[in-house]
Amino acid sequence: MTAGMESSLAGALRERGQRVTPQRLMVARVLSDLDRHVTAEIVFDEVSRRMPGVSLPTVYATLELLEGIGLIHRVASERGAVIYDPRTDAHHHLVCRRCGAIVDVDAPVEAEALLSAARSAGFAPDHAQVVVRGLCAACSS
Amino acid sequence: MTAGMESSLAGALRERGQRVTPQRLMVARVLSDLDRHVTAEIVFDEVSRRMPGVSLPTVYATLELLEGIGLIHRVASERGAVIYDPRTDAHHHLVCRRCGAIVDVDAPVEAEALLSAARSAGFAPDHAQVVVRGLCAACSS
DNA sequence: ATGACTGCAAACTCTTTGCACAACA
DNA sequence: TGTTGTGCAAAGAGTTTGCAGTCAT
Repeated sequence: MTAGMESSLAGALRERGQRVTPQRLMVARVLSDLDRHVTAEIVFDEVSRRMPGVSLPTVYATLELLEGIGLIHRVASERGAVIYDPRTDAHHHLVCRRCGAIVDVDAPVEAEALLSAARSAGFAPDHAQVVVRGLCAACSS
Repeated sequence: MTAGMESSLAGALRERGQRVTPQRLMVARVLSDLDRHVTAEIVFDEVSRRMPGVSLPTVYATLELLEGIGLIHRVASERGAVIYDPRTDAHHHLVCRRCGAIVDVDAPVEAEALLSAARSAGFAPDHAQVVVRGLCAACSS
Protein backbone atom coordinates (compact mmCIF):
# COMPACT_ATOMS: atom_id res chain seq x y z
CA MET A 1 0.00 0.00 0.00
CA THR A 2 1.92 3.03 -1.26
CA ALA A 3 0.87 6.55 -0.50
CA GLY A 4 0.15 8.55 -3.66
CA MET A 5 2.89 10.87 -4.76
CA GLU A 6 0.67 13.84 -4.05
CA SER A 7 0.22 13.04 -0.38
CA SER A 8 3.85 12.04 0.03
CA LEU A 9 4.83 15.38 -1.39
CA ALA A 10 2.39 17.26 0.84
CA GLY A 11 3.77 15.51 3.90
CA ALA A 12 7.38 16.16 2.98
CA LEU A 13 6.66 19.81 2.28
CA ARG A 14 4.96 20.34 5.63
CA GLU A 15 7.82 18.59 7.35
CA ARG A 16 10.26 20.95 5.71
CA GLY A 17 8.16 24.03 6.34
CA GLN A 18 7.66 24.56 2.64
CA ARG A 19 4.37 25.41 0.98
CA VAL A 20 1.87 22.98 -0.40
CA THR A 21 0.73 24.68 -3.59
CA PRO A 22 -1.75 23.42 -6.20
CA GLN A 23 0.99 23.63 -8.86
CA ARG A 24 3.28 21.32 -6.93
CA LEU A 25 0.50 18.87 -6.23
CA MET A 26 -0.47 18.86 -9.88
CA VAL A 27 3.07 18.12 -11.01
CA ALA A 28 3.18 15.21 -8.57
CA ARG A 29 -0.17 13.91 -9.76
CA VAL A 30 0.82 14.12 -13.40
CA LEU A 31 4.06 12.27 -12.72
CA SER A 32 2.32 9.42 -10.98
CA ASP A 33 -0.39 9.30 -13.66
CA LEU A 34 2.02 9.29 -16.59
CA ASP A 35 4.11 6.68 -14.76
CA ARG A 36 6.93 6.56 -17.31
CA HIS A 37 10.16 8.32 -18.24
CA VAL A 38 9.39 11.96 -18.84
CA THR A 39 11.06 15.25 -19.66
CA ALA A 40 10.18 18.58 -18.07
CA GLU A 41 8.47 19.46 -21.33
CA ILE A 42 6.22 16.38 -21.25
CA VAL A 43 5.24 17.12 -17.67
CA PHE A 44 4.63 20.74 -18.54
CA ASP A 45 2.36 19.82 -21.46
CA GLU A 46 0.26 17.49 -19.35
CA VAL A 47 0.12 19.86 -16.40
CA SER A 48 -0.93 22.67 -18.74
CA ARG A 49 -3.73 20.54 -20.10
CA ARG A 50 -5.12 19.99 -16.62
CA MET A 51 -4.23 23.30 -15.05
CA PRO A 52 -3.62 26.03 -17.64
CA GLY A 53 -1.28 28.82 -16.62
CA VAL A 54 1.34 26.80 -14.77
CA SER A 55 4.76 27.94 -15.93
CA LEU A 56 7.68 25.92 -17.17
CA PRO A 57 10.05 27.29 -14.51
CA THR A 58 7.64 26.07 -11.86
CA VAL A 59 7.67 22.62 -13.40
CA TYR A 60 11.48 22.60 -13.39
CA ALA A 61 11.58 23.75 -9.79
CA THR A 62 9.07 21.14 -8.72
CA LEU A 63 10.91 18.32 -10.47
CA GLU A 64 14.05 19.33 -8.61
CA LEU A 65 12.09 19.42 -5.39
CA LEU A 66 10.62 15.97 -5.98
CA GLU A 67 14.04 14.58 -6.73
CA GLY A 68 15.43 16.03 -3.52
CA ILE A 69 12.62 14.42 -1.58
CA GLY A 70 13.28 11.15 -3.36
CA LEU A 71 9.88 10.74 -4.99
CA ILE A 72 11.35 10.65 -8.48
CA HIS A 73 14.79 9.89 -9.88
CA ARG A 74 16.77 11.74 -12.46
CA VAL A 75 18.02 9.46 -15.22
CA ALA A 76 21.12 10.03 -17.28
CA SER A 77 19.90 11.49 -20.53
CA GLU A 78 21.30 11.35 -23.97
CA ARG A 79 19.75 14.07 -26.02
CA GLY A 80 19.90 17.31 -24.11
CA ALA A 81 16.76 16.94 -22.07
CA VAL A 82 16.92 15.48 -18.59
CA ILE A 83 14.73 12.43 -18.05
CA TYR A 84 12.86 11.88 -14.79
CA ASP A 85 11.62 8.52 -13.64
CA PRO A 86 8.65 8.16 -11.26
CA ARG A 87 9.72 4.56 -10.55
CA THR A 88 11.89 4.70 -7.46
CA ASP A 89 12.18 0.98 -6.76
CA ALA A 90 15.44 -0.76 -7.67
CA HIS A 91 15.87 -1.01 -11.41
CA HIS A 92 18.32 0.11 -14.02
CA HIS A 93 18.53 1.57 -17.51
CA LEU A 94 19.76 0.80 -20.99
CA VAL A 95 20.59 3.97 -22.87
CA CYS A 96 21.06 3.95 -26.63
CA ARG A 97 23.90 6.23 -27.58
CA ARG A 98 22.50 6.70 -31.07
CA CYS A 99 18.79 7.39 -30.65
CA GLY A 100 18.72 8.18 -26.95
CA ALA A 101 16.10 5.55 -26.13
CA ILE A 102 15.99 4.61 -22.45
CA VAL A 103 14.69 1.21 -21.42
CA ASP A 104 14.16 -0.27 -17.96
CA VAL A 105 16.00 -3.44 -16.93
CA ASP A 106 15.04 -5.34 -13.84
CA ALA A 107 18.14 -7.47 -13.38
CA PRO A 108 19.52 -7.23 -9.84
CA VAL A 109 22.80 -5.49 -9.07
CA GLU A 110 24.58 -5.57 -5.73
CA ALA A 111 25.75 -2.02 -5.19
CA GLU A 112 26.02 -1.94 -1.41
CA ALA A 113 29.81 -1.94 -1.53
CA LEU A 114 29.63 1.10 -3.73
CA LEU A 115 27.21 2.92 -1.45
CA SER A 116 29.45 2.17 1.53
CA ALA A 117 32.45 3.49 -0.33
CA ALA A 118 30.45 6.59 -1.15
CA ARG A 119 29.51 7.17 2.49
CA SER A 120 33.11 6.66 3.60
CA ALA A 121 34.05 9.42 1.23
CA GLY A 122 31.62 11.77 2.98
CA PHE A 123 29.14 11.50 0.15
CA ALA A 124 25.44 11.25 1.07
CA PRO A 125 23.97 8.94 -1.59
CA ASP A 126 20.34 9.12 -2.70
CA HIS A 127 20.52 5.92 -4.70
CA ALA A 128 22.72 3.90 -7.04
CA GLN A 129 21.62 3.42 -10.59
CA VAL A 130 23.30 1.39 -13.31
CA VAL A 131 23.44 2.93 -16.74
CA VAL A 132 24.24 0.56 -19.57
CA ARG A 133 25.25 2.50 -22.63
CA GLY A 134 25.26 0.96 -26.06
CA LEU A 135 23.08 0.56 -29.11
CA CYS A 136 19.44 -0.48 -28.98
CA ALA A 137 18.12 -3.26 -31.20
CA ALA A 138 16.93 -0.83 -33.86
CA CYS A 139 20.15 1.20 -33.95
CA SER A 140 22.60 -1.72 -33.99
CA SER A 141 21.26 -3.11 -37.25
CA MET B 1 51.49 -2.06 -21.83
CA THR B 2 48.67 -0.03 -23.27
CA ALA B 3 48.76 1.49 -26.71
CA GLY B 4 48.41 5.26 -26.61
CA MET B 5 45.00 6.60 -27.44
CA GLU B 6 46.37 8.19 -30.58
CA SER B 7 47.57 4.95 -32.13
CA SER B 8 44.45 3.08 -31.00
CA LEU B 9 42.39 5.70 -32.74
CA ALA B 10 44.50 5.59 -35.89
CA GLY B 11 44.15 1.82 -36.04
CA ALA B 12 40.40 1.90 -35.49
CA LEU B 13 39.95 4.57 -38.14
CA ARG B 14 41.91 2.65 -40.75
CA GLU B 15 39.95 -0.48 -39.91
CA ARG B 16 36.73 1.41 -40.50
CA GLY B 17 37.94 3.12 -43.64
CA GLN B 18 37.71 6.50 -42.00
CA ARG B 19 40.34 9.20 -42.23
CA VAL B 20 43.19 9.72 -39.85
CA THR B 21 43.34 13.50 -39.54
CA PRO B 22 45.67 15.62 -37.42
CA GLN B 23 42.65 17.11 -35.63
CA ARG B 24 41.39 13.70 -34.54
CA LEU B 25 44.83 12.62 -33.40
CA MET B 26 45.23 15.81 -31.42
CA VAL B 27 41.90 15.36 -29.65
CA ALA B 28 42.96 11.83 -28.70
CA ARG B 29 46.35 13.03 -27.48
CA VAL B 30 44.82 15.79 -25.38
CA LEU B 31 42.36 13.37 -23.81
CA SER B 32 45.06 10.96 -22.79
CA ASP B 33 47.29 13.79 -21.56
CA LEU B 34 44.57 15.48 -19.49
CA ASP B 35 43.58 12.06 -18.14
CA ARG B 36 40.57 13.26 -16.16
CA HIS B 37 36.88 14.03 -16.55
CA VAL B 38 36.52 16.65 -19.23
CA THR B 39 33.89 18.59 -21.13
CA ALA B 40 34.00 19.31 -24.86
CA GLU B 41 34.92 22.87 -23.93
CA ILE B 42 37.93 21.80 -21.86
CA VAL B 43 39.17 19.57 -24.66
CA PHE B 44 38.62 22.36 -27.15
CA ASP B 45 40.63 24.83 -25.08
CA GLU B 46 43.58 22.49 -24.73
CA VAL B 47 43.46 21.40 -28.36
CA SER B 48 43.33 25.06 -29.41
CA ARG B 49 46.40 25.82 -27.34
CA ARG B 50 48.37 23.12 -29.12
CA MET B 51 46.81 23.35 -32.55
CA PRO B 52 45.11 26.70 -33.14
CA GLY B 53 42.25 26.72 -35.61
CA VAL B 54 40.57 23.43 -34.68
CA SER B 55 36.84 24.01 -34.42
CA LEU B 56 34.46 23.15 -31.64
CA PRO B 57 32.21 21.06 -33.93
CA THR B 58 35.23 18.96 -34.84
CA VAL B 59 35.94 18.37 -31.18
CA TYR B 60 32.34 17.31 -30.60
CA ALA B 61 32.43 14.99 -33.60
CA THR B 62 35.70 13.43 -32.48
CA LEU B 63 34.49 12.87 -28.94
CA GLU B 64 31.49 11.03 -30.35
CA LEU B 65 33.80 9.04 -32.57
CA LEU B 66 36.07 8.09 -29.69
CA GLU B 67 33.11 7.02 -27.63
CA GLY B 68 31.83 4.81 -30.44
CA ILE B 69 35.25 3.17 -30.69
CA GLY B 70 35.27 2.72 -26.93
CA LEU B 71 38.37 4.75 -26.16
CA ILE B 72 36.49 7.10 -23.86
CA HIS B 73 33.24 6.87 -21.95
CA ARG B 74 30.47 9.37 -21.65
CA VAL B 75 29.52 10.04 -18.03
CA ALA B 76 26.14 11.13 -16.83
CA SER B 77 26.38 14.86 -16.44
CA GLU B 78 24.63 17.15 -14.08
CA ARG B 79 25.14 20.68 -15.23
CA GLY B 80 24.34 20.91 -18.90
CA ALA B 81 27.68 19.87 -20.25
CA VAL B 82 28.41 16.24 -21.08
CA ILE B 83 31.42 14.79 -19.27
CA TYR B 84 33.79 12.40 -21.00
CA ASP B 85 36.08 10.04 -19.15
CA PRO B 86 39.34 8.76 -20.66
CA ARG B 87 39.44 6.01 -18.02
CA THR B 88 37.79 2.98 -19.59
CA ASP B 89 38.63 0.39 -16.94
CA ALA B 90 35.90 -0.68 -14.52
CA HIS B 91 35.02 2.09 -12.11
CA HIS B 92 32.00 4.10 -11.14
CA HIS B 93 30.88 7.60 -10.28
CA LEU B 94 29.42 9.66 -7.48
CA VAL B 95 27.47 12.61 -8.83
CA CYS B 96 26.48 15.49 -6.58
CA ARG B 97 23.00 16.67 -7.46
CA ARG B 98 23.71 20.10 -6.01
CA CYS B 99 27.12 21.18 -7.35
CA GLY B 100 27.50 18.64 -10.14
CA ALA B 101 30.84 17.30 -8.88
CA ILE B 102 31.72 13.88 -10.26
CA VAL B 103 34.08 11.62 -8.31
CA ASP B 104 35.48 8.20 -9.19
CA VAL B 105 34.77 5.21 -6.96
CA ASP B 106 36.65 1.99 -7.36
CA ALA B 107 34.37 -0.36 -5.43
CA PRO B 108 33.49 -3.46 -7.47
CA VAL B 109 30.01 -4.05 -8.83
CA GLU B 110 28.81 -7.25 -10.43
CA ALA B 111 26.80 -6.16 -13.44
CA GLU B 112 27.07 -9.25 -15.64
CA ALA B 113 23.45 -10.18 -15.01
CA LEU B 114 22.47 -6.76 -16.22
CA LEU B 115 24.59 -6.98 -19.36
CA SER B 116 23.10 -10.39 -20.14
CA ALA B 117 19.62 -9.04 -19.69
CA ALA B 118 20.54 -6.19 -22.01
CA ARG B 119 21.79 -8.57 -24.70
CA SER B 120 18.70 -10.70 -24.40
CA ALA B 121 16.68 -7.62 -25.12
CA GLY B 122 18.59 -7.11 -28.39
CA PHE B 123 20.61 -4.30 -26.91
CA ALA B 124 24.34 -4.15 -27.78
CA PRO B 125 25.98 -2.82 -24.61
CA ASP B 126 29.21 -0.84 -24.64
CA HIS B 127 29.65 -0.95 -20.89
CA ALA B 128 27.80 -0.73 -17.60
CA GLN B 129 28.45 2.15 -15.30
CA VAL B 130 27.01 2.82 -11.89
CA VAL B 131 25.95 6.35 -11.12
CA VAL B 132 25.43 7.16 -7.46
CA ARG B 133 23.49 10.37 -7.11
CA GLY B 134 23.40 12.32 -3.89
CA LEU B 135 25.14 15.15 -2.13
CA CYS B 136 28.90 15.50 -1.89
CA ALA B 137 30.60 16.20 1.43
CA ALA B 138 30.68 19.95 0.83
CA CYS B 139 27.04 20.19 -0.27
CA SER B 140 25.51 18.02 2.44
CA SER B 141 26.69 20.28 5.25
C1' DA C 1 40.44 12.38 -58.16
C1' DT C 2 36.90 12.08 -54.90
C1' DG C 3 34.49 11.73 -51.06
C1' DA C 4 35.20 12.41 -46.20
C1' DC C 5 36.40 15.92 -43.00
C1' DT C 6 36.93 20.63 -41.34
C1' DG C 7 35.88 25.47 -40.18
C1' DC C 8 32.66 29.01 -39.83
C1' DA C 9 28.52 30.90 -38.40
C1' DA C 10 24.15 30.56 -37.18
C1' DA C 11 20.37 28.16 -35.21
C1' DC C 12 18.27 25.33 -31.82
C1' DT C 13 17.04 23.21 -27.50
C1' DC C 14 16.92 22.90 -22.84
C1' DT C 15 17.32 25.24 -18.58
C1' DT C 16 17.97 29.07 -15.46
C1' DT C 17 17.48 33.83 -13.75
C1' DG C 18 15.44 38.43 -12.30
C1' DC C 19 11.76 40.71 -10.97
C1' DA C 20 6.97 41.92 -9.69
C1' DC C 21 2.74 39.88 -8.16
C1' DA C 22 0.11 36.34 -5.79
C1' DA C 23 -1.03 33.26 -2.12
C1' DC C 24 0.09 29.75 1.42
C1' DA C 25 0.86 29.43 6.45
C1' DT D 1 1.07 39.62 7.45
C1' DG D 2 5.30 37.91 5.93
C1' DT D 3 7.60 35.16 3.13
C1' DT D 4 7.82 31.66 -0.11
C1' DG D 5 6.29 30.46 -4.53
C1' DT D 6 4.69 31.63 -9.21
C1' DG D 7 4.46 33.65 -13.88
C1' DC D 8 6.55 36.12 -17.42
C1' DA D 9 10.12 37.16 -20.39
C1' DA D 10 14.55 37.12 -21.49
C1' DA D 11 19.09 35.43 -21.19
C1' DG D 12 22.46 31.74 -21.01
C1' DA D 13 24.84 27.47 -21.89
C1' DG D 14 25.84 23.58 -24.59
C1' DT D 15 25.36 21.30 -28.79
C1' DT D 16 24.08 20.62 -33.58
C1' DT D 17 23.45 21.83 -38.46
C1' DG D 18 24.33 23.57 -43.30
C1' DC D 19 27.38 24.75 -46.46
C1' DA D 20 31.67 25.79 -48.92
C1' DG D 21 36.30 24.66 -49.15
C1' DT D 22 40.17 21.41 -47.93
C1' DC D 23 42.73 17.29 -47.61
C1' DA D 24 43.59 12.25 -46.62
C1' DT D 25 43.55 8.27 -49.36
